[in-house]
This record gives sequence, structure tokens and C-alpha cells, in this order.
Amino acid sequence: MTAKRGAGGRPASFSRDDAIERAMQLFWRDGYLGVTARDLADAMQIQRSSFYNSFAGKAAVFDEAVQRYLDIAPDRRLDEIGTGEAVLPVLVATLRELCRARAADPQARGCLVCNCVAELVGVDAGLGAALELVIEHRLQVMRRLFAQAAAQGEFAPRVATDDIARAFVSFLMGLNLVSKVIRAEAELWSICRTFLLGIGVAEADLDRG
Amino acid sequence: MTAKRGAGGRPASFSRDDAIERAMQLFWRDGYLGVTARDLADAMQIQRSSFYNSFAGKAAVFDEAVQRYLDIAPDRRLDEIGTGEAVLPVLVATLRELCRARAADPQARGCLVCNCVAELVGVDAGLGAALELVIEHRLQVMRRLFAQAAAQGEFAPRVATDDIARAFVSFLMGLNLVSKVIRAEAELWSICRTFLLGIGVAEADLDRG
DNA sequence: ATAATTCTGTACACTTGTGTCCAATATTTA
DNA sequence: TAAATATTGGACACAAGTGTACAGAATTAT
Repeated sequence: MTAKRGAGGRPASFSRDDAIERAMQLFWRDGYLGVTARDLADAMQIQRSSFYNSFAGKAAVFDEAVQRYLDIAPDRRLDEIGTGEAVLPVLVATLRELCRARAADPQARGCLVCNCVAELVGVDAGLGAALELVIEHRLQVMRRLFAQAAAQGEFAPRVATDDIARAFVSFLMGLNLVSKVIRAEAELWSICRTFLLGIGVAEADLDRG
Repeated sequence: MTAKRGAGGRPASFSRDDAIERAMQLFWRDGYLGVTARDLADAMQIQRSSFYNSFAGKAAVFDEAVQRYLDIAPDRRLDEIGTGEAVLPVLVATLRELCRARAADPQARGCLVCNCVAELVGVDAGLGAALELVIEHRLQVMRRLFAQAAAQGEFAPRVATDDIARAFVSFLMGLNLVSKVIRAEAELWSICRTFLLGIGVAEADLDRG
């Protein structure tokens, strides 16, 4: 049974947050299809019976794991840029951090979302759609941010900011994916550099990340 | 047994090429882990016993399927550009064709190689390494091509051509991946446009693809 | 103390996947 | 025709995965 509210009882001995965290780490490394319910329960350090008691199954845990991933992903900071705030410094710092994190990961796992978009969109209707939403959200946020940055005179776009936003999301997914093959932080950063210069960011703004 | 050379015998009733082609289509749609040996034999339209007779297993078929994919992938044309030949027209035409193909695919499968890099690199050592080689090869070819294009005065690079090559491969992988979510050809093309303008390709060279 | 609730560990039934094997049949070359 | 080779279709053994069930122990609130 799932938890019911009522009189007291034995409390869960595991932290649900910790369990989801461990599940997320596993999905991150092995993808969705590469993980079984057994693997999950093992990684979450709970019995398989507890697993089925407390969670609806692999797909449900995956949903929660993705949410958890979004909380710790380097690009979460882009969602927190407010209106009126400077965009470029945060953008540059975020990309720097992303390169650092991807290169520092000894397992070269790349990005959980990107990996699973490749794996699940068009394969699993439900999970694929959920992941598409994450990408759509990133697109929406970037449209707002690039419009804002241009309006604030932070850079001189050579094409429509909506086009830049789309190119940025594509660039970001490519960077995450290629980071599984290109392992040197400096080379990953050079990709960011090339992209940023290309969309009109000034050289001077790149080093102050 | 695998085929032995000797006196004649009953010839294989199926075309090995067709079988690999069908296997490739299946891997393209469902990924590697999403496909079982049964699925494979079914798709290849051969008995499961014939499957094990004629192929070493799923992984071996996958290897052949990847090679087949490389033969039909839009970016194969980039490998055929000779020394002294103009690079940009082919590059632009290739990207146009890529956008067209990705948008025209009703199943939104993206790129088989990119999908499987996301799925397998770091997960399956053998297959992952083989896919990494494909990416490394693309990197090598692009280094040569961008150096050639710059030397031939086809465009004015603002950063080192090696950096552009790296950024291009990343861009290409991102485009393939995002094409699973962004389905309109015009939007995919706008991503290419933004990238090409960014690395210094002249506006005039974009429309003559 | 009692009821409520959860965990543990094991067990079970069922499905799916893997790889092998075989006898019968079909087709080609020598 | 005989030898060689392939396919067919079914069967088998085995491993792995899924989801459920249950009895006993543990812990909490009332």
C-alpha cells in the first residue's frame, strides 16, 4: 500500500529523498532502459517489497528522478534570472560550470535529460512527452532571456533572439552529448566560446564568467 | 555454423543486406537496449534460428547496422569532399538536407549514432567505444574541412579552425538530438543558419545550398 | 497495552529474453 | 545422384525481470 494518513505507525526507515537521489544517480549513469526495478531497489538501498510499497514502479521513480536532476543540473541557474537582471554574466558562468562539471565527471555521464531524450522520445510515449516538456521549458526560458539581454544592450544579436534561443538549446544539448566523448574541460569551453562569440557576445564578456 | 566456403549448397534465402537494413531501421527507432534478439529477427524477417546461424548476436548486428547507417546518413557527403574542392556549398547543402530529412521523418528518430552515443557511451564499453570512434572521425574530417575552407578563402573564421570543427560536431549532435523535439524544418534550418553565420559564413553563401 | 503502520526477507507465479539444438526440408554445385 | 549447405519451425534449458503476497518483527501514536 502507499502511505495512508491515520494514527501513528512505524515510520519509513529510509529517506525518500535519499532514495530518489540514488535512483537519479543510477538513471544518470545507465539510462532508463538500462535500469531494472531490481537495480533500482538495490541502488536505493531498500527491499524490493518496500520499493513496490512506496513507489508506483520504475517509470514513477524516473519522473521523480528527473525532477531531482533538474534541481542539481548546472543550467538550473538560468531559470532563476529575474527580469531586469543581467543575463550574460549568469549565462557565461553557467556554461563554465557546465564544462567543469561534465569534464570532472569520471563516468562521463553527460546530461540525464539529454541522454533520456535520445533514448525515450518516440519510444516511450509517456516518458518521452515528459522529457520534451523539459526541453520546451528550456526553450521558453531562453527566448525570454535572450530577448531581455538584447533589450538591455548586453550583446548585439545578428539574428532574431528567438532564433538564438533555439540555437542555444540545440547547442546546449550538443554540448552535453559531446561531453561524453570530448573529456577535456578546455575543449568543452572552446565550444561554448565559439558559440557565444558567434551569437554576438563580446570577447570581453567571456572571461568574466 | 557461420558460412563455410566449399561445395555449393542452399543459398541464403534472405538478402543479408536487406536484413541489416531492417535491423538498422529498428535500432534507429528503438535504440539499442530497446531492441531484443526476438525483435531483431522479426524485423529482419528471418527465423530466430537463422538469426543465430548467420549473426553473432545483437551486438554484432548493431555494429553492421551502424555502418549501414553511416552510408545513408545525410552527413556522409562531408566525407567525400576532396582536397581543393569547395567546402561551404557542400556543407550548406548537407545541413539543408539534414534538416529536411529530420523534419520529414514522421517518427522523429533523429540520428541513430547520436541516440546511441547517449545510450551506450559509458554504459557498454565495447559498443560505446565504437560509437566514440564515429564521433572522433567526424571531428577529424571537420578539422580538415574547415582548415581547407579557410585556406581557400571561403569564409573568414574568427577563431581557430580546430575550435570551429569541435563546435561543429557539437552543433551537429545537438541538431540531431533537438530534432526529436523541434519538428519544423524551418526551425531546424534557423538553427543551422545561426550557427553558420556565427562561425563566419557569409549570408550570401547560405541560400545557395 | 493496543491499533496502526512499515520494514524485512522470502516466496511465488508469470512473462520475457537468450542461446542452443534438432529433424525435416530445400537448393545448389560437383 | 550425392555432397554440401541453408532455412524452417519447434523445442528446450536457463537466466532475468515484474509484480504480488505474506508472516514476522519493529516502531509509533493513542
